Amino acid sequence: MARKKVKLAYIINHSNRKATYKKRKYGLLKKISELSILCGIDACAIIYGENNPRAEVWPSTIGARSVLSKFMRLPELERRKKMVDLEGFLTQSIAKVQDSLKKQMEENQRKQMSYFISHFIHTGEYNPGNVNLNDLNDLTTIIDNNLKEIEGKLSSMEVVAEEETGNRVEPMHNHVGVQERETNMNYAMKSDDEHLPLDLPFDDVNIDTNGLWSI
Amino acid sequence: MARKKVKLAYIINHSNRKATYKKRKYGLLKKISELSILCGIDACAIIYGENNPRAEVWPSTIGARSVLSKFMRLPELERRKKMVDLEGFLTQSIAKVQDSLKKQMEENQRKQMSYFISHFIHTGEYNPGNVNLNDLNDLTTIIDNNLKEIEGKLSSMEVVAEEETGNRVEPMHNHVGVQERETNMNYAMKSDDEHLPLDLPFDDVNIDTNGLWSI
DNA sequence: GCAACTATATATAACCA
DNA sequence: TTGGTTATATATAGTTG
Repeated sequence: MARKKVKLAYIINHSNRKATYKKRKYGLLKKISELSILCGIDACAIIYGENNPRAEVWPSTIGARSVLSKFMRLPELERRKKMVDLEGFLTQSIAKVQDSLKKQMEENQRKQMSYFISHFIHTGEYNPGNVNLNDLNDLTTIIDNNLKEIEGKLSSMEVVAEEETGNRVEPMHNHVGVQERETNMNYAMKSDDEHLPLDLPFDDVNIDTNGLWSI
Repeated sequence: MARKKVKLAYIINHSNRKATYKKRKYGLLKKISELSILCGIDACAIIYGENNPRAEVWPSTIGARSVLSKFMRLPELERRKKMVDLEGFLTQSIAKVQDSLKKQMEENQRKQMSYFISHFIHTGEYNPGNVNLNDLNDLTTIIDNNLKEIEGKLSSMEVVAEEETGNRVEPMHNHVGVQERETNMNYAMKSDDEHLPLDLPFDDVNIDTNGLWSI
């Protein structure tokens, strides 16, 4: 702000709003980059401007996705009674962490898959009630990817139909239990300390949380 | 910066770095909130400080996840030749958009599931090769959720084992094709315009993209 | 380690070409 | 609209309890 202390409220005038947006977006990115560099922390920015349904991503889509993957996993960690040892999470090389996540994910997926298959085979119906759809929005991309892959594989693969199968699929009772333990295996206990939300609002900032947010 | 023009480089001294981090984090959040309010855009911040493996999230985990879900879907949209109509994407009520995403997701999942089931039934093996594991890191949370749900359902459900099943599951060839079309059905064509990465670096900022980033 | 306090560096609202 | 310029509001490095 300069020349006048602007009052913190939605700028009605379209031109002004756009101009301000542009200037401040630049300023914000600069600040973020400075913070990243000065303090050596990982950072990315995702900005949905007006009339721009596609977000602007910085420093790159790849970088942002890496960071966000880490975040998307957070709520679950919280739910698991904050058992993660952050020290390790941050200091281990990312590759290592991702590797272990990958392994765990494979395991989880295998088990989930087994259950669905079992359920499908036994009842003959696909039951989406088992899936929490609210948490699955971000799955869309992934599933689309998979469909692409599947499409590719199918075109180079003969699926031989068989009328029956002798395969027996076990229900998941103990698998789930085991999974529970394995999931936390690599982590040390960590005591609680609150961390969200940050202490807001600022001095004269009155935040309207109506609606979503981005950056 | 004040009292001295600080040189833009990692602050070696631990105390200084932490102090700077704290001050600047506050400043950054303030800036973000201002931008949100002044320009009416959705915004969230996710910050991984040093020694803090659990991100600080603003304005809330829920808000951030909503925003990020939108983002996580982006790369796919790009891949789909930028066919999204952003106007609609932003102006439609979030609920509406999420609803359609949800429907699409259900459909995708159903089809993917069908393929896996088919493959499993015919070959008797779970083939993780169909899944792109790099893109699936963010799945972990979701899968864990599902396992929780499954666990719950199982404890109140009797799975009756059957030795055989007459169910025939068709492979997915045309389903995939159909899905492809349906996915884009609700979107208008949109011409290209570049949007990432943003024009960086700033004047004297020399960004080291080695490693990941966050905020 | 932390808050408060400056002195300065930066960001940016209003203006204008 | 887009891009400078300038006057002012803010952010913050360094310093002090």
